[in-house]
Amino acid sequence: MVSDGAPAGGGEDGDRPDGQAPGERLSRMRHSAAHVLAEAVLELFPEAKYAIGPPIENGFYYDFDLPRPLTPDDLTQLERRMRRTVKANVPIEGRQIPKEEARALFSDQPYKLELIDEIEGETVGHFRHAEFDDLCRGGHTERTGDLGAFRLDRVAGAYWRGDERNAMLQRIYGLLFETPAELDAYLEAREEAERRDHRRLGRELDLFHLDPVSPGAPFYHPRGTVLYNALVDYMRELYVEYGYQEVITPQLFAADLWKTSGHYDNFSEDMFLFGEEGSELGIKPMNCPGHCHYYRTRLYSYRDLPLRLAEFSRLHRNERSGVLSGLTRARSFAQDDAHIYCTPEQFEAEVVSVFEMSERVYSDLGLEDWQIRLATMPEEKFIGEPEDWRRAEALLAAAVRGAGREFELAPGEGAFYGPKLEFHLRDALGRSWQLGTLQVDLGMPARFGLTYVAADGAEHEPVMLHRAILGSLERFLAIYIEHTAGAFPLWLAPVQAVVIPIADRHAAYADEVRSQLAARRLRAEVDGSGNRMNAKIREAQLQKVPYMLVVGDREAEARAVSVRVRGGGDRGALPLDEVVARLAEERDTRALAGLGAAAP
RNA sequence: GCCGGCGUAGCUCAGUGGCAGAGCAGCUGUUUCGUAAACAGCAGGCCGAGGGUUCGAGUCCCCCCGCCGGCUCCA
Repeated sequence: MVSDGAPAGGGEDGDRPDGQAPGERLSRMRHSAAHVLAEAVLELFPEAKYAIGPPIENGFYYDFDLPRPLTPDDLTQLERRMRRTVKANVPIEGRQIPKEEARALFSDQPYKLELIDEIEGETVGHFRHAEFDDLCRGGHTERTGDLGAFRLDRVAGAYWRGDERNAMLQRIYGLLFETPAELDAYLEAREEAERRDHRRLGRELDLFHLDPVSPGAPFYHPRGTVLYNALVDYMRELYVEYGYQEVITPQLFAADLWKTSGHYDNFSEDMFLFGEEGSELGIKPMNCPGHCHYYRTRLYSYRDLPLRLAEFSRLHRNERSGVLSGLTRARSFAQDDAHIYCTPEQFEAEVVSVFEMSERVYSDLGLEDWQIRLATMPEEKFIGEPEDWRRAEALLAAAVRGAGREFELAPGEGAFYGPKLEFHLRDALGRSWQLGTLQVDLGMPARFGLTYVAADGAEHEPVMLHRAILGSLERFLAIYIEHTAGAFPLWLAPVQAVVIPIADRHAAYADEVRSQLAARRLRAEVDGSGNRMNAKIREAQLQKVPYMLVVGDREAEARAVSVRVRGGGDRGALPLDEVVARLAEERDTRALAGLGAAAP
């Protein structure tokens, strides 16, 4: 239902059922619904311990410690009880009470007591409706009747306070919108997302599959490999333009290298390490240490910088089993990775150049809606000095502003080696994803002893940047497949045209059409099945092939093809030469839509 | 890793203790067709792996693996 027929990135009405920060009123409704849910749970399980229940995007949740796992039937019954409370429409009353009173009120509620102890000041918020009491800072509707349209959605495990050393609680998620129409729209959008799920389309379009023989590592099928390589080739073209040099460095390094880089101490949980002490090896989870090691193979003048090293090697990270998820979270992946070594004077220009290149890439791919986040020093695992972090963070912030853009702050979310900018893109379904990143490295140049000789004749340490624009190719493909619903622009489509002979006697001409296309490096196939034309067209449509070229008696006679555009219908017969030229042109300009048609 | 759910043909799914099924896809034959599914026939299974209960297990129990949704983490 979410059409990608509109020009990419445009035509949004800004009124999405998801993705937007909930308004104040909506937030109150969601928060109150959480209280009403907790009341229902306590009715059903008087011995339940309740923890916290905030409003969230699309709804609300509440965490409970319960005597048994919840079932779908429980949710139905809880929802029924909630609706009873809505119907009763009782007031929700809030006030401040002394901590002592609160401790008495929640004397058998350990999670609430823990929260009371941590709240500053002498009083805490207390909210009550009917017989239900909660510890709460407020933000509620006046009465329980004003909860809009809601539905209990699912149960999931969640650690108390998000810390895995704590008890695992049961979290009940609910959906809530102001009107039933908005709730329905959200549910419909979710169904559309399921239809577009990259794992499903990966199978349907024969792009890739994930296999238990290597969890988290994709098998790219021939068509998926074409897509993957088309993206890499595209980035390579830009590398020529933007002055990057591609390298290929080893997959496997001695533990010494990981100790030098800091990965051994800060990232080893996520690494595949093996071998005896003294001859221990690690498969690379990132390219940076290899690039730093390469840097040391010669001496650099300031005139040699910036040095921009790119690499598409496959990387491996030993992700915890529970977090793998299709291509968005894989153990084996590749990035459009590069490291830039420059002088402090060149820093800002390099950041701006990365911005320009990113804008170009996202725009070529039809992804126009993106934001920047600045992720700062983590609280625990980091290397270097805090003042260096602050300085680097300020430089990044200044560079963003210098490029005329805004950013959102993400405190404590930096990499262990430095602060980073993250590029977040919104897809056709309104969901936000992190793709690219630009990171300052505060540790590695010193750890590897990297230097260059400056104009003053002395050795200085270069500034090191990490950057990726697509991020991981795997994650990018997942997002892009879902964004386009598999209807890729011609330049990326694994099969760019299917030639459809109407009857067997047209096979020879069909093959000639295919050869003509192939001669211009256009990826075309002939549908030589015994199916009727209608079935061949249906098959090509389902495979999201951009062009269907129908050939029968008339076309063979006139050296023409009848063009059908994916999403655009029958365009009538055109001379073969002209069609070949127009398709090649559409590919070379990386057009997002073809032959004047709306995008698929 | 933790909590919950799920694993039956290539795909989507029926099958709640008694002979493993359907649709689509595949193969063969007939049809040679003008813009989203021609017709007929055939074949297709370690019911995720291992162990147990039972006269008998796809079905019940245990354990492992994988997947899905969360938590946590992250490209």
